Amino acid sequence: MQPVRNDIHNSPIPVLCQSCEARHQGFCGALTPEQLLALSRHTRRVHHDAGDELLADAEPITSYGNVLHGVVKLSKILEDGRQQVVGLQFAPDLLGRLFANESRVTAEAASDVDLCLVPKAAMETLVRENPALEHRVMLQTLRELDEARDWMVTLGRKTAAEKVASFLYLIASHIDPTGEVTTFDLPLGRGDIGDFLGLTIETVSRQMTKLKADGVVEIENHRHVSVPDLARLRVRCG
Amino acid sequence: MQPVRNDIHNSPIPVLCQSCEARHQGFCGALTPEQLLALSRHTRRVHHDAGDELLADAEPITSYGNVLHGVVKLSKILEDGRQQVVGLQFAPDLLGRLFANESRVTAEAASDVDLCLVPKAAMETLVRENPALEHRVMLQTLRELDEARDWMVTLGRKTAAEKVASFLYLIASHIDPTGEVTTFDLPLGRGDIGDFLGLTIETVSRQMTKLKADGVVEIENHRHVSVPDLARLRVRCG
DNA sequence: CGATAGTTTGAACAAACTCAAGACACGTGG
DNA sequence: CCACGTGTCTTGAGTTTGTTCAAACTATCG
Repeated sequence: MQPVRNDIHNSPIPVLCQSCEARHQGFCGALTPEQLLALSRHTRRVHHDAGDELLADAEPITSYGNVLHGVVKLSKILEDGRQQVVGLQFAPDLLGRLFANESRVTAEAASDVDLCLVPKAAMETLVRENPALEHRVMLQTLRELDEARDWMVTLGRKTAAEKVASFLYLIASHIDPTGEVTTFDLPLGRGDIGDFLGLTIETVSRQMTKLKADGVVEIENHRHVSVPDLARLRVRCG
Repeated sequence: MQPVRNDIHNSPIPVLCQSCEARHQGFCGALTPEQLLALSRHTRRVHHDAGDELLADAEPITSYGNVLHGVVKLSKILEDGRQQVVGLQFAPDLLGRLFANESRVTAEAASDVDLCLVPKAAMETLVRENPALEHRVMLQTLRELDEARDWMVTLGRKTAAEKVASFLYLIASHIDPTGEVTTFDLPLGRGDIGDFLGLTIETVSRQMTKLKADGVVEIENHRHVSVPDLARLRVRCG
């Protein structure tokens, strides 16, 4: 029998969690090994393909999801079909609105996504009994609010050129916060980028072409781009 | 000597708080009379005139403020002066970002405003020691996030006419959530409404004129408007 | 190699912006 | 009480930006 690997608390960590990339940064980091073990009996790891709907607007939430891998697109849709992307979630964000009976957004897998699903009731009990956990989620919520407000400036006050530059900058800095990335994959197609920026697909495409012509980005294959000089891109964000 | 009025806990409430309109709905509602008494030794009630700056973007926060009366405008400004209003706060909202060293927005009194100021250190201690309090602030933060995302749809995907209707509807439904208001004061002038909606002052003015011509609103004196039929306004929000 | 979904490009159009002038409300002083 | 000045709002004309509609292109996959 192989010895169970212990962490600093010197207590066993559930096997499934041991190899989990999200365990330290995600909300589970606020849990003791015992709590983690109890929780892990209810969780289940699932995979979704790009395009799968994860949550529907105005529908009850049955499970919360910890994003382990991939990008989740949060959006809202008007009656006549106009769509606005209102947020992107990356690992290790928590998916699903706490303390509400229904989701306030549609959530869709923008890329292939791995989630750690936590049943609604289990999550809510855990949060109620564990202030440190609520604190972690509070920090994520505050960050999301900051991001939403930053994005409101982009939506309300920037030109199409600045919007597209801002989007590329957002993705680039998310992939490598140190600011040294040069090449990466876009998590969204042109249409979704337009829905994020409040632009049409054609305008996004034209601005991408212009950025390429100006040598600010190199476009390998529509989804894959290179930014030789992040500062040059930053300047274009307005 | 007059008997001190007790609440359900049968414990004395600080004199200043007894008459406070924000006490039950605001974050202080999560405190026991003892905690409220301890807190009230550090708080101070202040008045600000319309136009006063309450917090500056990227500046340290020295005090949090509980909005007791009036409307606070939260905005962000680009280097070249373009401004975007990213939120409005009403009583009994908490002003000031928790768990950050600096404000992420500029806060300005949109109308005359009364605040209950809580020193930064006292507030943070209180939050740390009192999960119920953090929970209250969490609920406010989640509501603000929902509002920000709703507003992103307005900014990114609605026409000028729909934007102005949405703004009037927002204010009307905030003043009377039952949906029976017909007449109210706008907390912002045309310029600030434009900065909220991502429009110019001229476009806001033209759309207001059109709404008046269509009989959806009556405009008494620029700041004071009447909405005879809220449903008619609602339809124009897109 | 052809089908398909996603993307790019072009030309005409519409929405909102800019600039400029005029109207209105409100407070101040005659 | 009225004339005046200031700040805010409205209105108009012309321009710009981004959209719409239509067609061509390009990756990718069976």
